[in-house]
Amino acid sequence: MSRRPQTEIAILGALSIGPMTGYELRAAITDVLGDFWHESFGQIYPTLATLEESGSVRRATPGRTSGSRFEITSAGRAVLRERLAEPHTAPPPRNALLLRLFFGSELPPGRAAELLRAEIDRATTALGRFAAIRAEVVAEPESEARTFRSLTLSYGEHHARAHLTWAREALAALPQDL
Amino acid sequence: MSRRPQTEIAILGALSIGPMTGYELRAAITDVLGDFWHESFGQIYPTLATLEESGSVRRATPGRTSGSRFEITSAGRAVLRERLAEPHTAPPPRNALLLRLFFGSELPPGRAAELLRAEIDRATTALGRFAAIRAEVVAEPESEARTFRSLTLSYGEHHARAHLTWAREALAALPQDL
DNA sequence: AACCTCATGTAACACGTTACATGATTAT
DNA sequence: ATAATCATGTAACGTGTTACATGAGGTT
Repeated sequence: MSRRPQTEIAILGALSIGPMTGYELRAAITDVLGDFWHESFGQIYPTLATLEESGSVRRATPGRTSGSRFEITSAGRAVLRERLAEPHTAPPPRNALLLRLFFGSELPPGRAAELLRAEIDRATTALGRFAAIRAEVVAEPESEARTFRSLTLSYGEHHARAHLTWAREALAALPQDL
Repeated sequence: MSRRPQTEIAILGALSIGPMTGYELRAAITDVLGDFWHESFGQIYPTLATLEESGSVRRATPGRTSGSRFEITSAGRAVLRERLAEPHTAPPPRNALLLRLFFGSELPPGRAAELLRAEIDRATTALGRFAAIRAEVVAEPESEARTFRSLTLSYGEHHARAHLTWAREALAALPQDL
């Protein structure tokens, strides 16, 4: 066991597109991977330091300390490929929404319906965002990268639609007095 | 901020069904909530101690130290209702599968397809399990508890179906040489 | 001068897993 | 008796968040 932190994969992956500062890295991860991945500054900066020490990344503009972009080295690319090929283990499930709904009888009246309506909103918003991204992706020239980007987007679309359908059905199935 | 740990909700919720030892608690949570919740012994025992101290649970057979079942007190029921009504915050997303697929161009040939086939298996297995549970739920007499159990089961069914469809589509969309 | 955004970092904490140690009960 | 299972607990560690502190650079 004891796998290295996945943050390294996300950072090396992002830097494989182009050099970035820690700050830009976080923005890029939020923008591009935000629907299925997240990193905080508290993870990014220490991890960048580790990766620099191990030679996986280097400063593209070595002089400055503030605002210097990091670029991935060829050793770093090798590490990225290794780490991506490692088996992933899904963390044990902890779905706070379902936990609340399972014990829904203990919820104040109307609360379950409220939770479901919030989910409908969230899913609807997500579907709108996905539609915009889909339009972008369709316009891109065909490439391997586009294939994989489309594939992850498709994941979001399928799950968001399922979520929306579920929440609507569930809301309809709830008796009035709950 | 600084919400109390969700483990308390899961334990109080489980004990609201009936008294259990820590060991039985873990089995019950795994069996009944296992598709969307998880607790380890390392969480259960310390939390039980905390809950006992705060008067939310008490030992049903006070004499013994080993094998004594815990039961929820009326104070504990009040805590459960409060905690269930609290807003839940979804943890930031960290989907290791999608992270790998997004950077799929860096994966060894065939690895992406392998990942997708594994997902198809997982989703298929899950759907089988859900079908068995569905049969049980349908046979139960109508009750509030059944309504909510059905609702969480339905979540699993919708998402597993979506997952399966997605993985099949994605596999079909992958060029042969990836 | 004040302010915003870019930028970097650390310290404290929360949460959870895993591995280990230990003992009681029950079945063979 | 011995093995399996039931049962309880702790210690070490990993991973991640949040809040805070600090400062550079450019804009109004």
